[in-house]
Amino acid sequence: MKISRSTLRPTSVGAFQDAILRHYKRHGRKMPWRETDDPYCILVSEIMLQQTQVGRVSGKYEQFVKAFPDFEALDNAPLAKVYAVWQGLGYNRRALALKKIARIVVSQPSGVLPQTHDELVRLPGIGAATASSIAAFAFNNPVVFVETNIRTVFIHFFFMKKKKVTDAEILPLVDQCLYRENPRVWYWALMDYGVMLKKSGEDKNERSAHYVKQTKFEGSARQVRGKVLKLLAARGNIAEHELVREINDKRVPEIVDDLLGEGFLQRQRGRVRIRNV
DNA sequence: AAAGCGGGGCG
DNA sequence: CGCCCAGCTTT
Repeated sequence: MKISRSTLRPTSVGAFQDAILRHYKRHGRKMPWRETDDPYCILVSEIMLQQTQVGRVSGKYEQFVKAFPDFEALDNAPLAKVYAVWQGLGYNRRALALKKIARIVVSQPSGVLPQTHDELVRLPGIGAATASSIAAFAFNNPVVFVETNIRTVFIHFFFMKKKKVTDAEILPLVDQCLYRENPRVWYWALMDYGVMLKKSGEDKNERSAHYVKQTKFEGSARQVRGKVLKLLAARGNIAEHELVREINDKRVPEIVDDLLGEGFLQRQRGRVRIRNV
């Protein structure tokens, strides 16, 4: 089914929604965070899913919510323990962000996660896509947003040959097509359809104006950062010169400084460790 | 607008 | 091997 863009007649919207929802009924994926409506669990899943494939998140998610079942538990946990569970997921500042959010939530009188996009997007590590995802999946709000899978679906259906499609062009269509009876299911369905399109090779996101190829990881500073944190998670605390010797990379001192400044690490009598509290 | 940030899994 | 992933933050 193909639909011409710009002028979406109601019949076209209906047909589009039917196609997406029909696919979801037959091929919708099951995920642990789709079985709950606990905002904390949804938050954890959404942070983990940033730039990270579903298949790699499932196990970590289960471990994480078991080890830290709610905001209070996460707030009370040492960062080293949180990072130990996080290890291997990547983008480690997300673990820091979750800790910060836990502190903010338990410090508030309500003690619960805010429900609206505008409040959520002010929290650390939560941008437009994650705020909307939480609003949709935890609170079933009819928010309008784009992420990589949604982008794939709309480019596929509404921008057939066009190149450099911007999100600003996509968003009005997302709004018009939103299945308002059940935003939660609608966005699950859209994402699953996008994954299917990519797997079938029919469409990738190369026609998005926001498409960028990633830089090489091997040999990068990011890789060294990962090694530093991994070593510290395994060994507790290490003298800085020892760290330099073991990792054997010129950039280690500079990277340790960065990690200290970002709040990952702390110094302790000439040694460094993952930060307490 | 562009660059930095992880690391595993897939073809 | 290269490429991608339910993006965010800082410059």
